[in-house]
Amino acid sequence: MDIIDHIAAIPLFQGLLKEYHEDLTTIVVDQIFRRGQIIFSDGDEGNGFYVVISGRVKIFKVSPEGKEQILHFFGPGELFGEVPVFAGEHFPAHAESIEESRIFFFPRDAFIDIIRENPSLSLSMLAVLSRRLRTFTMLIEDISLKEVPGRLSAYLIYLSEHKDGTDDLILDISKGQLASLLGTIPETLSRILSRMAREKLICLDGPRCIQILDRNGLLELASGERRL
Amino acid sequence: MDIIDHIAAIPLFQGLLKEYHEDLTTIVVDQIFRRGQIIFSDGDEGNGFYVVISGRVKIFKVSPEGKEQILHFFGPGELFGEVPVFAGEHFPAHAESIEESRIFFFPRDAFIDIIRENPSLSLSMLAVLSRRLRTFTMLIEDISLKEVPGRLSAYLIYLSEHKDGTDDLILDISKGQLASLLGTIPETLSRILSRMAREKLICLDGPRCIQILDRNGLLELASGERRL
DNA sequence: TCTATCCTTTGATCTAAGTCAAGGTGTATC
DNA sequence: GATACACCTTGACTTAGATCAAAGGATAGA
Repeated sequence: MDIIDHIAAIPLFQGLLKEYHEDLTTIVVDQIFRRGQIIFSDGDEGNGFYVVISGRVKIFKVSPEGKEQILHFFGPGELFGEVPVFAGEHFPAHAESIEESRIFFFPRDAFIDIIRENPSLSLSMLAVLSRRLRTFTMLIEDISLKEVPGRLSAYLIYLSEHKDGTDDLILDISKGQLASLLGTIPETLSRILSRMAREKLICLDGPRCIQILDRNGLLELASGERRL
Repeated sequence: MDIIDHIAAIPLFQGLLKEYHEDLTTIVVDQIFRRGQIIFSDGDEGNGFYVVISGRVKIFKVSPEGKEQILHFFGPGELFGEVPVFAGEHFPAHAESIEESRIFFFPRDAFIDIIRENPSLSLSMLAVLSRRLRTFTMLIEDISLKEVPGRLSAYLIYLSEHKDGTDDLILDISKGQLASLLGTIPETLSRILSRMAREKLICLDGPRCIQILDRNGLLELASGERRL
């Protein structure tokens, strides 16, 4: 598969004329990152943005004591690292490839030129950023206003509705990473999972498998109507 | 002062030709909200965005138990409620006028038409959203990875650098609202303020006045090098 | 000035969740 | 199959911060 095909397959660039896809091939930087490799660090200067072609990337913050808060996971077709492109300054968080990943990098200036000529591209970009704001709003709400069981329930419901489409969930990340996404630590997550299993809300079958037994119960936990 | 002058003074619309300012006057809805009045609620359908002309607005989430997390305060010249314009769906949070405010509302469709013809406007909008993402990233980091004294210190430093420009700070919000912005409650904030005063980091002079005595100490608290 | 209301502070108590430490389980490697 | 290592779980303990309750202050309207 050619570079231009990958570019044409990126949702952000749908609706862009082929000639612009061709322009993009001339500016793109095609990179492979190994598992665990840092793509950029919090505070680095950013002069372009990234798109995941294959693999997976996590965006996160780290406290001085080493606690990690994951902000996003991004997979194929998703972009990241765009904040400094439009707002200037530095990356506001770290990006790490959590598996072997192919990443396209688009340098800022050439991209801005293309956006100037393509209102549809800027509207797509505005949509991407707006969705991200929505996600962040939910994350802040979760961390600040819900307890860990509520956040976990919300995540399980989300998984079953948007990913697996069934009540038998396969976690695509380790429990340690899930803890960090939920703003807690593995020990706490582990305890809450077993409490939820004891209460017959879920059933833990094997390492990364969770079965939802009582979807309503989870919804009540997530909304705060009920406590564990 | 005429509506068009207010529009020309909005930072987002700088760099836009006068004819577009005139177009905007034909679509704008000029509204006054009293102190405490709700502008929109979490979940409402949004078909336009708002700009503060005068007064002040808070954007916030509420938990089922009534605890509030403030996401932003916006003052003159700043826009809010733009997420549904580009991402569709509903407002992700509540907006309330915390003092008598004059607000301009710009309906979605007419605005999108103007953006299509004005790359500079879309770049400005992208910059606004990107800055907002950066703010959210910092808020998530604060709530998730710092303790309350660290968040408070960061806020005081921010105030002294971006608002007052001196070590004698005048809070422009009540302490209760500040607590909610920091993701805590008034009692906790009050205790921490007095502890910081006891440690000679700050001096509390009168209701909304705080004097910074030890800026370095605050910076250490904010970065987590030091604990209260 | 008096009174009602709101905001703030302080104290006593409780609890969710973090820390520390020790095992356990699974998977990959030699 | 045995060794290693990363991941996960469980237990005992600690703690930041929330909750509950009550009392000061400030502010504004009558």
